[in-house]
Amino acid sequence: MASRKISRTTFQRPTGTRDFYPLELLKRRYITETWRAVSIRHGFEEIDGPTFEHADLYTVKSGEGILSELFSFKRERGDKLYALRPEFTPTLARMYADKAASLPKPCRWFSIPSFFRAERPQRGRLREFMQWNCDVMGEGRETEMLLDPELSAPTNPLVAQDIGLASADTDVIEVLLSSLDSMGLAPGIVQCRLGDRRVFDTALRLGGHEQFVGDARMFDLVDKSSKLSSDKLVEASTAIGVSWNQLNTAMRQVEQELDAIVQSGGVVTDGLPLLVARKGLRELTEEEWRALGVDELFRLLPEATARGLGRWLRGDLSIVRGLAYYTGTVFEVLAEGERAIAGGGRYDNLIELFGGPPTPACGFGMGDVVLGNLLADHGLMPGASGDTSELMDAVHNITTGALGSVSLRPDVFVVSADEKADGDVIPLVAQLRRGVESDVWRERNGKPWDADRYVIPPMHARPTDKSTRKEDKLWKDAQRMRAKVFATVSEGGSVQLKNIDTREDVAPPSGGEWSANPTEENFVGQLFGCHGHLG
RNA sequence: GUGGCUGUAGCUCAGCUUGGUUAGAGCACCAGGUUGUGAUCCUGGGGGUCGCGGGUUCAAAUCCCGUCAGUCACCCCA
Repeated sequence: MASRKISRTTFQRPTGTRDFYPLELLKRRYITETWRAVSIRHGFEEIDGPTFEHADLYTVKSGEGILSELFSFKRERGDKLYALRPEFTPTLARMYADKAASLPKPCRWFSIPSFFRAERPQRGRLREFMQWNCDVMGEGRETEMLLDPELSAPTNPLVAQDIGLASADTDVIEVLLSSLDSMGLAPGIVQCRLGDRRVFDTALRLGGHEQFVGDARMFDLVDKSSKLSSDKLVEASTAIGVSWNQLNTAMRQVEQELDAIVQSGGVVTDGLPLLVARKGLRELTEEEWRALGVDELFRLLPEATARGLGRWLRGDLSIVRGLAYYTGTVFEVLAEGERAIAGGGRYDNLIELFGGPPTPACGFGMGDVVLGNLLADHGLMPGASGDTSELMDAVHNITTGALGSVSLRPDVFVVSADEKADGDVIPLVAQLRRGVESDVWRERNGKPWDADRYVIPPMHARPTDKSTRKEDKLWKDAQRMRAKVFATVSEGGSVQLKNIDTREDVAPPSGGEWSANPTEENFVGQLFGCHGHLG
């Protein structure tokens, strides 16, 4: 018998990619299912697009230079150049622009696809990774409110905090921080640094660098500043002709004002006027006042604080983001020793750039690689010690709703009874989305995925985006969302609940009135799971 | 594209400086024994072209050159 040589070819996993065996996939799902559950509870709808696009879609925004960082390819005998998607924003903008006229405004979309970048892999950066994107596009009422001169009047820049309206920026930051909370990333581990390109421009003016306002090189310099040594920083600054000391001092001054807002729990009476007085900018027209760019940040911070997010937030004007397309609010989630975990901001011109109508928009992206590293380093990844049942239970608890509603239909739709209760809607919605953690779990120092974490699990709660007070229109809005329960909150915290399908009142199990106060027995959140027809 | 480190059993690694028996350990796996759980414990066993190619040498896992892969950092960062 002739000897036969078996030629065996071995194939290797491409550089920068990962194989997901059952255990690894489960860990990935712990992250992605948490993202999905949190997105749903905050009223975002999931979308997806093609894995590859025409390469033009990416070069139109960033120039031809980006091609070297794309995996691009052509069909056999074809001319068109395609590219695996390196990010979602162009696809999102394209999809939104295509259907803009028929889409509800605002439009809240999230996606959890994988992306591809032809870079050299290193810690926290691979060639294929997953990224969670959340975006709010085309705020309807919000835009009108901004145009209302009373809201940005110099005499009271904080008036918006009393209105209690949802703003797109706050919605986006809320869903972002809520995901960190879900995974146990407390403010001691991660921080959300908040900046604003227009406020940064203000700092430039205060620092005597007026000529650099809007200069992309400044964004680049400041974006890198935290990574460079002081010598190199001075060198880089001098290269474009600015004094780093002067600029830095101006930024810190503005930041102090921002910190004051956060630390005072959202009530600030004199922060901005003080700043203005100090710099002799008191004589401002309304137009100039708005150009300072502080009104948005000054509204956002108290709003976020009212939703229980203040402990993560910190104003930091050196957050400007490297990308050209941001126009206002910008933010990054940072942790010790890691590259940015998430980043995003407002991009009001981008939809238009992709052929849509002028559309205000705000969003962020969070990758699974850096997040996974961070969770593992802090003992916050289930199954890390090899305990597979822990991992299985964790994923099960998330996907079945034991750790919070994953109902695509809103569990509850919240409106105010009258003007006096307007300010109570958003905090209640935020509280319902956050849930109430149990004392046993807290005392035990339990893990984020433990089944007994919540006495009141987080719910899918939504406010209205409409400005109307007409009850029939609000009911229609609730029905359009396919919400289950209609909640009307009155001044003082009493709440009335109605089943939207039957229009019948829903009474608390132990009688009396529902309450917006999470410490009370009849807290609205109790309805979750205790009524079969609602769960 | 540039630089540092790493590559030895299925996994985690020791051995390399200073070349020299048959290349080792733990875990995992297989068999037998003990045993009132398929746990524990005891005994034995299988398993390695030392990433690949070339060079130096009587002799290379070890020294030299090349190459591939991984990883970290730089560049870049949507």
